[in-house]
Amino acid sequence: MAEAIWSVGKVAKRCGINVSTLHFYEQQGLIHSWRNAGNQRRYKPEVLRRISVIKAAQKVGVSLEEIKQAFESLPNNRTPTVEDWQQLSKNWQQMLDGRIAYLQKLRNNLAGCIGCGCLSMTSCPLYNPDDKLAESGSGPVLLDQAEQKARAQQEPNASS
Amino acid sequence: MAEAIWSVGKVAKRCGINVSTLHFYEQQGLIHSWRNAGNQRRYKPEVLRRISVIKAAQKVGVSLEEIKQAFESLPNNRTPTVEDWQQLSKNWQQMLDGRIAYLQKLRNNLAGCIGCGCLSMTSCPLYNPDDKLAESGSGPVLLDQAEQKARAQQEPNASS
DNA sequence: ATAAAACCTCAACTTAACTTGAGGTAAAGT
DNA sequence: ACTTTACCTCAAGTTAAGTTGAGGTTTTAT
Repeated sequence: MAEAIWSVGKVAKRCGINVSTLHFYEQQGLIHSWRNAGNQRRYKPEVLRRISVIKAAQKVGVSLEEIKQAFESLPNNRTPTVEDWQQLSKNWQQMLDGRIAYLQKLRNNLAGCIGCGCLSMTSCPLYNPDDKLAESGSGPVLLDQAEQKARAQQEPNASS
Repeated sequence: MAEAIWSVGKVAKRCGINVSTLHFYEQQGLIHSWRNAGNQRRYKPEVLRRISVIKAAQKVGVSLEEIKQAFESLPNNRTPTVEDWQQLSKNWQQMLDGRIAYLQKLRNNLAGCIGCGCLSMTSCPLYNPDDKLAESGSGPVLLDQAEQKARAQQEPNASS
């Protein structure tokens, strides 16, 4: 009943993307198809769901690589079940919650921070995002001890 | 009192970015410097604020181009005042509010949508993101009338 | 007075995510 | 039947945001 077969063109139009993008996604292993007698791509309706997820994810800054990894939790051999998608959904929600929290922190910091006149480089969370906002590694780094000492007397200076 | 002069190396280290990135940002008109007698870049402390803003913005997916435009509200000839930054802050907060709202909508849609078993392509907001989530133009497009009619009887099909 | 560390410019390379184009086949419309 | 539209492959081009490297100058440290 809910069975249907889609061609590239239809999928592309339905999803608002280019045919070439579908080729690309397939090449990247994000979607799958089989071929008809004339070597043209054919898709299960499932592909629409995948593409919807890809597009939604991209809008919030998730890379194709990450999306691909998320999709790897989906079964390859069979059409994903409701439970499969639910699991993926759960993981995504956690990620989204994290991003929402980050945005909210940033928003509030902007209020008190960009907008304020403070130039307190040691305490301002905008100047020291690692402490307050980000949880990702490899952020800003304080100057080394010698320089910190120099700065202690008077803000930093290129010459001694 | 709060006066200091920074070299590229110091700024880079303080901000956790490469010297080459500072060159790049300057080339893109995002930051400014003057040169000392030996042709080396020198910065006002203001640059730290700018870089902090750039990095924070990038984390939430704002492009350098957009950041540059935001910075254009800052004065070129004088060091930005508290009010200048406050204005920028206000604009950013609106943008952030928008993104937060979008993420929340997406989050909630995921709950009811990816995770549900529905394949209702006409009503599901994930399949039709334009209606429900996005406010940006040029999204997905429904198939044209002939095709809609065909789909009405039984889901779409590549062959008649 | 040197040696090492920091800087300079400019061109070319990198990665992600696509897009464009050439040259040719398949399917659909009339 | 035939013409238009949709597809196919494969290679090369594009944009954003940097990074890397070569070849040379300044500063800083000893």
